[in-house]
Amino acid sequence: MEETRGLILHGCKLAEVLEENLLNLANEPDFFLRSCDEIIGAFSRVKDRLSREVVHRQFDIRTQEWLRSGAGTSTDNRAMDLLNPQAILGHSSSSAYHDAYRLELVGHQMAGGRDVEGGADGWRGDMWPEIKPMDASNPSPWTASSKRRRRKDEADKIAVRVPAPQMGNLDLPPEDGFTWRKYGQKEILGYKHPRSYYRCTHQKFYQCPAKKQVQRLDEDFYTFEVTYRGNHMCNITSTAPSATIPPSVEHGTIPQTTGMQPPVSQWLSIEVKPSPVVEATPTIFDTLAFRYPGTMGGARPSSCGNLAAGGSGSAGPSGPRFPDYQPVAEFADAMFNSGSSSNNSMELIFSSIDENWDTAREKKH
DNA sequence: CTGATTTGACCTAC
DNA sequence: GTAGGTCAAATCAG
Repeated sequence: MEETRGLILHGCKLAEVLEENLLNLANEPDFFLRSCDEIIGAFSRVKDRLSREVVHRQFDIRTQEWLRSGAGTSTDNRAMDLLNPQAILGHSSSSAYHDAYRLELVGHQMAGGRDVEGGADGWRGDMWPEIKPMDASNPSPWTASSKRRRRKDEADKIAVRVPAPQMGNLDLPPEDGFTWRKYGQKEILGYKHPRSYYRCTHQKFYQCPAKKQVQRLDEDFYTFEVTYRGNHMCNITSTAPSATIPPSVEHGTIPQTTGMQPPVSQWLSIEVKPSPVVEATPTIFDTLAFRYPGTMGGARPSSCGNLAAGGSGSAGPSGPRFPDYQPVAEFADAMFNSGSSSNNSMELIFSSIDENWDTAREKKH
């Protein structure tokens, strides 16, 4: 928070300087342009930080409330799985998105009979995901107003509303920290806008079953309804992967870092155990920190999906598999400085890990 | 050249 | 039979 205050003061000072030199406006337009950029930049960063804090606090409160409510029974495993990480959306780096980590889980029928209720028509931007008992009279909230068809596998769906970009490519689906490949688009009866179908880019390589559908709302052109199906079995996100709540977030404060912070999606992707006690599940980063003390610099990003977070002996390519000689610092550096939305960097990271892993295995044999 | 997107055809649940 | 979901060939973009 001190840093945020500092940024605000810095922005104010820049504005003062600008004001003092206002008479020279005609003579030095470049100077004013640069000053305006700096001021905008400073306040944008302030806005980002404050947005993050609001989200972190709300998220923390909601999570704790949810756990306290006794929802943490075994039948709710999937509820929490579903909160992780797809429901907790990231966003593009555009500050328009920072306005709104506004989510709503609008309908999911849990195996245990619980539902994430939707107010398909009553969504407000300040709402936070709520988990409520399923209402049998309204089995599929997002289709509540019509007699739309309902498939068997709708039980595995979870829908989230996210703000659509308001400039640039308006058709671009909201970024959520994962990489998706579009495999279809279809006009849907009763909707003005077509529905786009995406699957995880790594579906083939990791047999990742995650899919999502993106539908622009009829009543609000600038809102997408994103429906997720299936959990990620891969370990790759477009940002850093995600899994656990950083300790500072767990205690209701913002993770304080110096310089640029990672995208919020990194921190908000959580894994909460269904038991009343919230226990941290070891991630690959915990493993690394244990094996290479000091190398992770205390940063604790999370891993993608719940499978990856289960660092204890998870099979397949997503488990912890860092050979002893792994240049962890390099890896971490690549991970945290890889930009917010390029999937290429992550591909590079993981392909490099794969290569090293293979090399290490060959050496052992 | 490779990987992503588009789009008509096909499959499947209802 | 209808509509939602997926496939896959053609096309596009980097």
